[in-house]
Amino acid sequence: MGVTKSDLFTEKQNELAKAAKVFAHPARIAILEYLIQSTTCINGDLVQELGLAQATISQHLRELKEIGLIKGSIEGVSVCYCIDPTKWVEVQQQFSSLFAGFPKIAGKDCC
Amino acid sequence: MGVTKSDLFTEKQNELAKAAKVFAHPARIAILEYLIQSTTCINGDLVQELGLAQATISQHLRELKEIGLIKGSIEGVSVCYCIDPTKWVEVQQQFSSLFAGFPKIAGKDCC
DNA sequence: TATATTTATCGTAATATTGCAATATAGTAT
DNA sequence: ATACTATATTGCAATATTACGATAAATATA
Repeated sequence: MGVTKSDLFTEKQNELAKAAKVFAHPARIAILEYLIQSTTCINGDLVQELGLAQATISQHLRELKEIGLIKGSIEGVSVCYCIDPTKWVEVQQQFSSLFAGFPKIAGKDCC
Repeated sequence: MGVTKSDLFTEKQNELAKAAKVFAHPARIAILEYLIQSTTCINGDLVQELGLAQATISQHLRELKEIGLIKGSIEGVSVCYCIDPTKWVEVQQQFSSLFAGFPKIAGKDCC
């Protein structure tokens, strides 16, 4: 069938899964890391940085933009992309709330 | 083509993407949350908890097991699953290291 | 031994993702 | 207007993921 049964899960579960999906490709990780390390907002010379075709980069940027992790503004002929701090923190907290749920008590190994 | 060009990216980027992929499905989030909240290790009455078929649950469990986030030990006729604390913390740090990379300086909005 | 019970695996269908060439769109400059 | 540059979109092929029925494997119980 190939279609996720979203109605079986909570809103939070579906949202976290959707956020995780954006991180589930090394190109998008690389794009985010590039945006982090470059102080100025950066456009599609990601094509140079990563070895992917322009169309492919554009597609990854759209996925990042669709979930709201990055935003872009037209800067002359090119587009300036950057991380959206608000969404960034929001997603960060979604993840850390999941991770924090497991209390790593020493020797609590059950199997 | 549909195949990820892993060789274009760093080992760390590929690893984080692979970890994220495991979180990129609400059923696996739900399984992890169930394992977190249940103090005792739990087997496949996840079939009851989630509304998915037994074969589907088993498949999700395998993906979680393959990356090392959970481990299972045979307990009579059933299998006892639980979170692997070591891997859990490892993945947690992989994520938080990415998130921490972006310094949310007030008003640093560039676009 | 025969019979449940529990979990894993196989096979398959439906859908999603990845990647790119080709093309479209939009701004800039000549 | 024409040419150039940067980015987005479309269409398509290759591959991956999701889900489940059917079946296998392993253990317990009568």
